[in-house]
Amino acid sequence: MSVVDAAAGVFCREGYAGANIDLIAAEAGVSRQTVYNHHGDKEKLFVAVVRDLTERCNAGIFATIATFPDQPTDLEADLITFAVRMNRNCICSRDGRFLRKLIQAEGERYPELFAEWRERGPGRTWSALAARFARLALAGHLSIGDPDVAARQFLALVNAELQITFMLGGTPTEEEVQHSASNGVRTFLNAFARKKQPAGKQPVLAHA
Amino acid sequence: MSVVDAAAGVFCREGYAGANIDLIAAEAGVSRQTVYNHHGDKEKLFVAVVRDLTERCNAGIFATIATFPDQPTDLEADLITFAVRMNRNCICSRDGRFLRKLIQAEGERYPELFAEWRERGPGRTWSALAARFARLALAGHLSIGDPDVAARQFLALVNAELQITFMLGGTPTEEEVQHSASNGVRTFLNAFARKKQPAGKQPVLAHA
DNA sequence: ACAAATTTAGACACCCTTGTCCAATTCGTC
DNA sequence: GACGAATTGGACAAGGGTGTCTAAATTTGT
Repeated sequence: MSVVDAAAGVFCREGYAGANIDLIAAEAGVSRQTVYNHHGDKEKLFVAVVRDLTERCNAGIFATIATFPDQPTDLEADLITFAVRMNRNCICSRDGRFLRKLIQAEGERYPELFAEWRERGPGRTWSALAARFARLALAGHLSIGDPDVAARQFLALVNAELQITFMLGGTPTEEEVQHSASNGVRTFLNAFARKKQPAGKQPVLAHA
Repeated sequence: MSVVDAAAGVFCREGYAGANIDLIAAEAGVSRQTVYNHHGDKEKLFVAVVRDLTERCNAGIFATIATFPDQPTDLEADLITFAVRMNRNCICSRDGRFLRKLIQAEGERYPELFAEWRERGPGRTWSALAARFARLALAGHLSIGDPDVAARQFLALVNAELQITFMLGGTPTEEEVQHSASNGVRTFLNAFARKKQPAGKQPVLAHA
């Protein structure tokens, strides 16, 4: 296990102040001196950990967004699959949980570092997801007012049942992830699936 | 400012390990010895802080739930008002933000303490809210399958736009709270408002 | 006003952590 | 096998934090 990986675990478990370089070195299987040789000091190591987690998480999130069902066969099933993949691979993963906890615990102490995360992570994620939902709406599968709002609400809904587990640092079971995603997507589609409207008000849809 | 109030602030800002008794004493305006006289040691003080926050937050949440619109005149407007009150008074309040952060940061270190919080807080909150939604459904205002799921999704939706701000420890503006609540309630009602057709899965219109 | 209880400031021992230095050892590569 | 680079363990100083103690000052109750 690399030094930054071990450091990520210890920083998460103990907090920045409580993290102990000797323990990080021990968990990484190297001597303390090697930690200092590689990363300078505790603060630089912490920054390296956050950057590493941010980069890996973002990569995973964008890889997952690339699997968004642009041409769904069964919209509900496809969205559930997508939501489960997002939750399992990005939100519940080791990296995802660690990054979230570090941001919550130490975000205020490193404004520039976490501003960078915010803009490159959630900022782009939401935009990308909103674009996919907008496309689904344009293709006539959904009826969406503001795609950005819909994207945020989609993520909020499919995570609704996992909040408490996340709060306490736990990892939801596969069943919980499935359950939360299914319930979330069902409600999402109840809200945003194209509705039958009064005959005169039926919007004209582009056939593309 | 009391010792526990000062301690809550310092524990939140600095984390448990980073919190410094001298600083807590200074912020509370007492001597360090008085802190030790009152609370024994750092760990006991921390437990006292969490218990205090939990109790006050729970009281606030139940007081707010008591204002749930059981006989709505304008369901959308009434639910938005309720959601704003919940967010402003319980979720965004000093106590709410502090308790959330302490749970996230130190929850794993004190399992029994936070198990207690979980059962007395979110556990009862969700039940109480679910009961209110069930009553609204019975009165014909909503079409709800599982009231527990609806309650969790309601809370998730009205908070959807505030997540990032919470992550970084910030306090949303009144406008942001209003905006998030309005969007969340609109989607919630789109999903759960009583439909003409019998409750059930709505067919997704595939525009072939 | 007086006595008891509380609070205070300061000093103190003890422990832990960070970060540096260095000599010995191991590793990688030719 | 040999040589340079990296790693290791251990010692070390400096700093900071916890928790205790004590004598003086202050508040409180009567």
